[in-house]
Amino acid sequence: MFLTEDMTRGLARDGLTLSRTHLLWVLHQAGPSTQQSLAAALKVSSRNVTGLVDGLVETGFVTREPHPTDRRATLVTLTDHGVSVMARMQREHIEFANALFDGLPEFSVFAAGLDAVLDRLYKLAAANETDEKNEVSA
Amino acid sequence: MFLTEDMTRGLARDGLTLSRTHLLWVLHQAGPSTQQSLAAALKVSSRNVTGLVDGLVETGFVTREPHPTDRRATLVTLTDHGVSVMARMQREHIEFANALFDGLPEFSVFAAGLDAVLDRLYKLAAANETDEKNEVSA
DNA sequence: TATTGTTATACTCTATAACTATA
DNA sequence: TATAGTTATAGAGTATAACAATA
Repeated sequence: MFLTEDMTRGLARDGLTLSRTHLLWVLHQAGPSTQQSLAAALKVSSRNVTGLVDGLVETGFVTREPHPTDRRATLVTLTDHGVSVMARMQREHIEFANALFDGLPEFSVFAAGLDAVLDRLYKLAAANETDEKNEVSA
Repeated sequence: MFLTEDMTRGLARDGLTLSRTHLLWVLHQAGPSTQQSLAAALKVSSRNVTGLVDGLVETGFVTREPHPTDRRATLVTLTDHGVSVMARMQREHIEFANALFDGLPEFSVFAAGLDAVLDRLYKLAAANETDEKNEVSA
């Protein structure tokens, strides 16, 4: 759709999609969660969460653990891999997100504006990643 | 995904989705276009454009017209309805898009930032639409 | 040969509704 | 009865690959 292009390219590096990343993000903030609470947080149907979690289990980002007191529920939990990817993602984006809104260009239209914001966001993200790589290799 | 919720709600009023609106937007800017050029502008596959145009033809926003000189190609063209919806969309958003970036809050993280920007964008859009309705009924 | 758009196929994200197991 | 998560079904958006018509 509109703006996923650069975004998806970045996430694909980790084998992630936008929706799955959003779920991981919520999980990273909230800790182990039931699918119901994820559905509420993401504002999607519980059926949808089933599918997202299926995908994330397959790709090793989360596991389904039994809920300690409610045998109907499962606790979706980040794996070590999931934790480390989310930690890196947070680290990478915490800096440039603020820079994004310095000296913003003027926007005149809806769609163009949206694209421009996200363009900027992901160009900064890319620049940020490049910097980090340089630091590592330095 | 991430941020389509409020957006989709607004567009659904017109029987549109995000992707179809993006195509209409490009068409509104560029005038009648081949599907190839739309695919390039939207950065999606031509197969995808076929599907988007199919949907927009069904719902009366565009027509497929023969290309005057190349019989392989079609010219996707806005209907009167398509023109009027895009004109209104441009009118409604031209004002608030600038307001969006006055006094922006600080963003600390990637996902939260994205959500917050778009939250703000669509709240302003909603407020804008309410204002217009008030003007009409006044 | 190359290009335009289609059909064939497949995957992700999304939804509602019916169902199972549990509370 | 109500809730958590599943299966069943459906539709939109996306992709690649094979193909037909035309350039």
